Amino acid sequence: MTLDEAKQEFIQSWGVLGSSWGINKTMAQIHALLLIATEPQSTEEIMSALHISRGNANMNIRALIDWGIVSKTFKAGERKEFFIAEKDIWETAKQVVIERRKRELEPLLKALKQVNDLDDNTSEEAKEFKKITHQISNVAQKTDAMLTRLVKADQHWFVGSLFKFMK
Amino acid sequence: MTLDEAKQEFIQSWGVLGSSWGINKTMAQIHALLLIATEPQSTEEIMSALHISRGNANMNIRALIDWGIVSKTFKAGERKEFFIAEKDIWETAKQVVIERRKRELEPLLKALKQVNDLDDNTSEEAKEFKKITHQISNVAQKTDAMLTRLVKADQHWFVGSLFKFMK
DNA sequence: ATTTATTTTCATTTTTTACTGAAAGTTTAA
DNA sequence: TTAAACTTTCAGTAAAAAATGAAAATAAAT
Repeated sequence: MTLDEAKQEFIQSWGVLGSSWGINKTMAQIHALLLIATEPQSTEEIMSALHISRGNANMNIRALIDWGIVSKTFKAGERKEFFIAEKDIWETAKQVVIERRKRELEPLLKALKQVNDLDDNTSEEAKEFKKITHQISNVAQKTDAMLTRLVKADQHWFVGSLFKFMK
Repeated sequence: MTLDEAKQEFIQSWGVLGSSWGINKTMAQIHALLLIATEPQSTEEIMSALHISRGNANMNIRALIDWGIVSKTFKAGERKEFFIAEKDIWETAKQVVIERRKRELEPLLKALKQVNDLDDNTSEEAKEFKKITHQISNVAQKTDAMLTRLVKADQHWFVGSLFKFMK
């Protein structure tokens, strides 16, 4: 396998993985491209590498910046923007965890809280309902707490101690 | 808020959450419906509760069964199938972890392995590429190992010890 | 064996999501 | 201050995903 074939393969696989995580394919592919690029890439370069339009490139680059895993840079003498991905995968994973926690766990906890504010507290049905929603709240809160700590933790601590502990 | 409103709200929220995890809205809603149902539900009941067609109901019920978080039952004297969801949320979460690991992590590791089998081992570009893909393999393998243990672990051990440890 | 109840499949339609490209907006430099 | 270089927006279009409904398949009862 040549380097170019390998790069293509990697970009494709990253796109597929992204899709099953609610991240659109192009966004994941741009991320992959920037991960393996040796130089910061311009919008033009991204467009031609992935055969996508300017609008598409722009929107997805912005989204990656919003997620905090890609950033802008400039090159001396050049007027346009160039983009680079955070190359430390642990940092990237952490950032994704932070964002998803904010975007998903928080709204879920809010909805569960609202839903638990019931008039009916006596019927069998209401009891069953509260039992399940409480259980979910419980899991969600504990997951939330775990992620909060995980994200604050040092990467080496995580890979080292946690695994030793879990043996 | 009445019980019916709360149920509706819960089903909707679960649908939204599912969507951002690559699970289609209807599948998540059927799951929600079964989670809070006091009785096993028939296809008919699911169809009318969610205003969906027979085909749609059938396909998504099957998918939930495939994921191992919903199962079939029968009622005495009744000919048709009824469905129930696993009501222990930790069990459900575990099952989802098992399935996603199988469906996503395994293909990713396979793709990464393939991609690392490169002709070029000398160029700067090839080095950069291998560096990133190795890093990703590393994270993926460690995540894989962690999930494997997590899934084998007892729920009480997990919520108890892990959190104490993480303080 | 035939009818009836029930489940599954799948070609078609609908809905949702993603993408394009050109126009509008912005920034920089001469 | 205007023109060139570049970025952003967004209405329209294309592609992908999900849903429908009716027909085919299966299973159970008479």
